[in-house]
Amino acid sequence: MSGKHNQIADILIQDILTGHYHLAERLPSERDLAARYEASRGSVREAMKTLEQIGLIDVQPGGARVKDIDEASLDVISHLLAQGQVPDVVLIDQIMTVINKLICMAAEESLQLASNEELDDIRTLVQPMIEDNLSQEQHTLARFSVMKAIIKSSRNLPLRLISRTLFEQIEPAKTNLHRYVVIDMDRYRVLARKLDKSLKQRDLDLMQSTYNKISELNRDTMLRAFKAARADIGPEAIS
Amino acid sequence: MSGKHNQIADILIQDILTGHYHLAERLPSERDLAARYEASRGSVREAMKTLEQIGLIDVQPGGARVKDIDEASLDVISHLLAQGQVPDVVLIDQIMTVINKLICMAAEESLQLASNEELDDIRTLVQPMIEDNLSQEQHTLARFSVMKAIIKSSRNLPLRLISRTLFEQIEPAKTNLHRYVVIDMDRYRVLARKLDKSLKQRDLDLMQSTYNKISELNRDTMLRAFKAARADIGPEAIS
DNA sequence: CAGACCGTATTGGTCAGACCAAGCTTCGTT
DNA sequence: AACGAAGCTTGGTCTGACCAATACGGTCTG
Repeated sequence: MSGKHNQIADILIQDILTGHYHLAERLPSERDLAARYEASRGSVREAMKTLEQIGLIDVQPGGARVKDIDEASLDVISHLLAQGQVPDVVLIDQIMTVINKLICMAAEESLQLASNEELDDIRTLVQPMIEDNLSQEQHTLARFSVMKAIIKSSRNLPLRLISRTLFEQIEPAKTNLHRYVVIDMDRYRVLARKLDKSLKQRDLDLMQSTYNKISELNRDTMLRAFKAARADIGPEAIS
Repeated sequence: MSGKHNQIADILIQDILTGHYHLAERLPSERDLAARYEASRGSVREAMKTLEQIGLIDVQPGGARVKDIDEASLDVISHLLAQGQVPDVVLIDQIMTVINKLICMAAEESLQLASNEELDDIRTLVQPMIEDNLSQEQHTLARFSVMKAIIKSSRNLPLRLISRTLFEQIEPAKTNLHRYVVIDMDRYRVLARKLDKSLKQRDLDLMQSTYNKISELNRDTMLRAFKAARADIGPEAIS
């Protein structure tokens, strides 16, 4: 991310997340930070505004104080994942778990309300995973396209916003791990067929059970990628 | 919300949400806005930063442009609900639907992993709804306390963050509607007993089915409150 | 010695005016 | 009509200043 206030914000975010400043501690004054990072107070103020809206700090006349991470916005997650050389497996797993449930919610709604055209659009996205011989990259892209399409077909605005935000949070970590991922296309193919069938017949039970299985498979794939990454880079523990 | 930049931000947010500026349209320049609202450019810049992080606008050298609401952050919701005299029923309903699913997720995890103390803490919060004769206000407070406690007992950080944010979004609308709410304590009492039992016996199925029923009841209560509010204030259609 | 009180230094909030580089407009050229 | 260059507008950053709210240290009091 370019721009001076973005750089400053990134530094401060990482400092807070790594515990450099601890809970309820006062950050240095805007003037001090400006001097330290050779920036104007205005730029520092913009950075502070960013931290404030991510929910990491609370800024009042008198000083800015570090908040509990449980009071933060969803946007912290990408920064949490950006720590260390390898992203946090547990956190990514949690995100995928939530996304899976949200997909099931969206599916429940879409299979009842969506038009045939909408469902056909999703089926079109599923097809490549059944018929084509995709590269790993293409396959990953295809899987995410399907998930996003299902979410997007929902009329539930909060659901769409949450899901989109979550996808954005994993994006950087995903590309980081990409080279370690090994995909079992055949197992995915079987599930893709079921998914297609459930879309065609508007079979909710089949769709949800299929997506739970896909979710399991995704999880396996990810865990193996993490193991590979750890083995490659070195066994660092990320608390 | 006090503070000049907050006021400016609120005005601009409402202007965008009500369609005063439409998609991809350029907002007036920071200098123009500063003149219009009798503020310095710095204050306007801070307001713009807010809008940018809510995801309503995209600001680049050349101008700030309105983005699609589907690209916004979860925080738009409170502003969406703040439009008009009566909040949007559909939207609140969608939020409650999502929260319900998230609670079921959290429950699934907690009943397996949480300590007896944690579960007992939640049961303590449920008790008043069974035994005590609560006022409407107290009852509402109690219901939300239980929901928040279940969520908080989850080890899933994204889930906690999402839920907390959602609760924050409804908060203002909740207090607005408060005077129109009529609560059927007896029906809640029955469900509260089942909830307590499910917590005591770590019975996931019972807990989830109970919470689905509670969710239904919440929904009924809310819909009636809306009807009352509409009848009271007048039949305005909010698109 | 502990705790309440008060004044001063510090901090964020706002303002004004200035410069630069990246977009946007407009107009002239081909 | 299509294209390109000049000029203008816009956001990004900087400097330096003033105000009001807060924090902090010292003082006074019990």
